[in-house]
Amino acid sequence: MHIHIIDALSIAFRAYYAHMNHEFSFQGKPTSVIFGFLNTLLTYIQTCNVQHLIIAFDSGGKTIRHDIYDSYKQHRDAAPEDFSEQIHTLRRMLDALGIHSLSLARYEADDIIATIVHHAMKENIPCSIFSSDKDLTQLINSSVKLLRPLGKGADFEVLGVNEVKTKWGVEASQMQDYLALAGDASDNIPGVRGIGKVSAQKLLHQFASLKDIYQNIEKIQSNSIRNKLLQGKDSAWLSNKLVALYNNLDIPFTPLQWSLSCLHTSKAQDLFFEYGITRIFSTFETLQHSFEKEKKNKVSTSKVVETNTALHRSDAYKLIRTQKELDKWIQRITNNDCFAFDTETDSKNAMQASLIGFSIADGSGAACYVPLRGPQGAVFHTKYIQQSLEALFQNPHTTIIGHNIKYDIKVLMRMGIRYLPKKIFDTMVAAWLLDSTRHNYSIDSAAEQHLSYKTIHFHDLEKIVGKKDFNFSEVPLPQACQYAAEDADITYQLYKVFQPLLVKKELNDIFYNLEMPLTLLLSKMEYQGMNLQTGRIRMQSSDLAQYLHTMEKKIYELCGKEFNINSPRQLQDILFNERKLPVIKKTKTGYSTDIDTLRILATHDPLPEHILHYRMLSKLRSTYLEVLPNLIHPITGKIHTTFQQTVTATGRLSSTTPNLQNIPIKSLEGKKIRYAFTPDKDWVFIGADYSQIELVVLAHFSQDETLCAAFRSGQDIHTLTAASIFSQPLEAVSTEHRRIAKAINFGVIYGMSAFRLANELRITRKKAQEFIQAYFSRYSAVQQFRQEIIEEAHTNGYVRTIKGRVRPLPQISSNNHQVRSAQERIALNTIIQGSAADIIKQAMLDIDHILTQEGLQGCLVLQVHDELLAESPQNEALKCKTLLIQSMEHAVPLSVPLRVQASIAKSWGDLYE
DNA sequence: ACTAACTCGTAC
DNA sequence: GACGTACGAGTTAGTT
Repeated sequence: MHIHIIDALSIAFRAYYAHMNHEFSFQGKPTSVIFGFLNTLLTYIQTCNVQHLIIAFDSGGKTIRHDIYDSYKQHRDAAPEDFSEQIHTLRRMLDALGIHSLSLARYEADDIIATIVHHAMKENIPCSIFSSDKDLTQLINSSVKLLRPLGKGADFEVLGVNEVKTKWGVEASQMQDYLALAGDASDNIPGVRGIGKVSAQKLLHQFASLKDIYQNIEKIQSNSIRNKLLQGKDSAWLSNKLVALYNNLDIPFTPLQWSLSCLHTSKAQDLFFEYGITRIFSTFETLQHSFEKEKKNKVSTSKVVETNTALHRSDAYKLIRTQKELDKWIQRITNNDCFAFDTETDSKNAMQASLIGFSIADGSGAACYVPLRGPQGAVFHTKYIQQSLEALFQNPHTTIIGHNIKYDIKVLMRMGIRYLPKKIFDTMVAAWLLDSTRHNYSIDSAAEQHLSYKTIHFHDLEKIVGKKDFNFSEVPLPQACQYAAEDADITYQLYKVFQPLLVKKELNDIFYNLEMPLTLLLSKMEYQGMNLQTGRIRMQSSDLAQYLHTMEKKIYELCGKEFNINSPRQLQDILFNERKLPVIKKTKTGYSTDIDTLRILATHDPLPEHILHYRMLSKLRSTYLEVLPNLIHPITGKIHTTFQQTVTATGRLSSTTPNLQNIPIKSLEGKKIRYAFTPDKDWVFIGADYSQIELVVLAHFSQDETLCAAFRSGQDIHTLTAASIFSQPLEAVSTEHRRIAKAINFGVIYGMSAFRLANELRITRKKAQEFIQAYFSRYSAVQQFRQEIIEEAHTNGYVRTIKGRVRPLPQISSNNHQVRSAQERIALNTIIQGSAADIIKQAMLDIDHILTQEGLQGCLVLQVHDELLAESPQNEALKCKTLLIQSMEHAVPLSVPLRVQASIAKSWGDLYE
């Protein structure tokens, strides 16, 4: 690796002055700096074959050097306004491109550069600095070069150790003292009065440093120079201080992230076009493509190298082969207050996986792998492993660190391990909590992001085993140890990084008191599962298959030919070419045939109605009826969903295999599926759901009098909204008005636009705008709250929910109106949706806690955002129901009453009767 | 044969 | 030009 660091303002100023007398603007906005900088940047990247790039910016405003010397750089005029403006835009462009840049308040770009160089040298990574600033020469050494732009063209001058010596006659390491003596007019460094280049050079030839000079000042022969030095002593030391660079700034050193292979031009396109910078943009595009090609070509060769480098660490990872060795490790671990733990299994599905080995890391840098079986068969007796695992988890005060530890816990539960982790630290959840807007929280990507470390990927083991679908027990033990122990080791290291980060970002409370206990609870809920009456499902599916078949025939008959009804493309042809129906809206690739479109077309033609009906039933069959029976666990006979705790950006849970959070309820046919979900024999379901939790949260935050009063009255919220926006008494509200009010209430939660509301209600946009205005004039505090949130989002760059959960809004300051308003809507919605998620999560913990405390057998089985489903023996059901209501209503204190409705039934579907 | 993008529809 | 958050099925076009 070779890191290239660019001193942004040094390059930008050159561009500014170069084009000062030229007209350089687009639609009235000056662009000379942006254009010039990017142009230089591109040439630089291409001629120097730059792979890893970081751009350093001055923070602007007073710096730490002004504290030392108040006339520091005083002679320089303040940066002209059009310059600063362009720098701002430039930085946004770089961000959008995925080119990393850094700045730090009260420090200059030079200090950032010095810090990066400092880190890089520790890791033996060579650097090049691109800047015209002379101060930076002091950083030059055998692995650090300074590249200075020359003249008008794209030429650079490369300054290494030798070049500095010939040019200034001193060692690069002496440049700081050289400038302290000779001064630097361009930076207003005073130096020593009367000492210039020549004397400075002579002095530093004779003496090693400034300190050396003053300690041995009597050795200076020339009286005049000695006097000048004595007279200017203070000035010399001041200059020395001013020229000195700070190399210990608190900035991230993550060179892997600075790779240009992560360029993403698509995000930047709008911004570039906004400033008319099209030619440079297309050059970036070609650059991106070439990087992508290179990446692909590299994969096969580089992976081998990475694997090998990782294998060099083998001394730290211990393969455990005997009981004696394992006992020793357990002994040593049980005295720790925490350790990292990871399982190796034969399946991604925790409910089917069987344990093949496990690894432990205790933080000393050492880690071990305990194989239950390997290519040569069993290594340990299962009975002994069982005991060992129980010994590991016996102490309830030990924190078990894991990456996606819910998986490991479920495997342990299925093994019948009697002691399970009680205190946990899940590094995957921590990574998500710290930045919920990413999409990949795998241990591999976390290691790269937070530790700049490339792990052995599971995929890499294919080469070692020699086939694609292998069982982990087929991996030779030494390599299995490398892979497995590394995961535990990395997990521990991530813990070390995340622990202080959680404190710093004020996420400690939500992490330790909400998310971590929840991880344990979710393990239990998933393990518990739900019964599914497959007979009913299969019956419904086959009935539906038959019905769908007759519908198909009917549709073919109507169209005069057969086609694939499931293909939107083919349907488009029928509707818009053959039947000449009007196009309602377009998609990326053609004309839309979605539900709204078909409903409109149904007024012109009989076909769309049939398609609508067909689609609904076909959806039910393919997505639910044909899938659910296959997900029954062969041993438990139940459906075990997996809750994803680290997916949503708002803090909600999600659910997969199957997704039990989108089982139909609206249509009669769909609802039938819910009847097939049943509790165990002699047990019942208790369902409890919040009424309008999101609007309650909005009332709580906005303190809108009308809205709060509505919830205190306990009346139907949509009817009340209708009454206030249409200025009617409650009794006079028509169903039509209530429908409109309901749409507006939803709209508020999502940050509605008139356009969308008009679409939703099939009214003109003008009419929709009137409704919105009517709403906000009645609920003025809601509007004010929305405004406050947007301001908060702009100043912080993120928003927080009621429990302090963070949602970053990296694009909130975008100049692109669409991007910015999207972020503003997200800001509002996240506070509402995310706070609701916080509340129900807290309720779940409270419920689980009390159930255990009271010795009740009931347990939670499902969460659907604002609804909880519990299972209980019949005779405890009423107690359980009260418990659910109480805990849910009082999970988090709000200034507005939060109501819960609950019922008991023999199936999920029956709860809504 | 496998993948990724797209469209569509289900839930809250 | 899309009011928020998800998951997943099926089709189609592109790559191996």
